[in-house]
Amino acid sequence: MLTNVPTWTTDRIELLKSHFEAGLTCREIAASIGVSRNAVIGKLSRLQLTRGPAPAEPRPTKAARERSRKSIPRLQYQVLQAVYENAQPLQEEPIASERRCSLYELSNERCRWPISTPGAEDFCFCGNTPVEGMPYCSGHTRLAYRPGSRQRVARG
DNA sequence: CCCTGATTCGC
DNA sequence: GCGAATCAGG
Repeated sequence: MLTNVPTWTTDRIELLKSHFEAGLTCREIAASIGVSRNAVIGKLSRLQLTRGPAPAEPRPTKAARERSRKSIPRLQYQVLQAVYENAQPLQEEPIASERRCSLYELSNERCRWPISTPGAEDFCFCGNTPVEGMPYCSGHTRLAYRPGSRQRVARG
């Protein structure tokens, strides 16, 4: 295959446009033209053909993202410090959920303890590794079965 | 995990 | 200009 044949011949661009306007997904368009999905998306992008307007705030560049990765915690830290300053030693219980996950990602290997409020934008699950035979990680297993912590929800 | 569209950046 | 890699969102 030496050809200088460009990927995007005029007729392919025709197909691209018509399929796009027909509402086909990029994967479907890609399949029918015989190129990768990314190729289709890339071309559409270059043609300024997108379905929705791009996100209001464009993503910072990869470089910028990595650069600015450091400074946010200060505010959060101050807020948290204020919150905890007057707090009682409730329990020794900040259960760390380092692998919070979405509903889609729940499995037998992820703690199913819900975090935040169902339906809320930040709703997710703990995601920690559960204890053997339990739906929850060790911390949330203890919490789940502690009398009074959740008005005996877990009773028979 | 599956998927989608969108963007970046080396080629 | 191209599109794989990556990101963001469901």
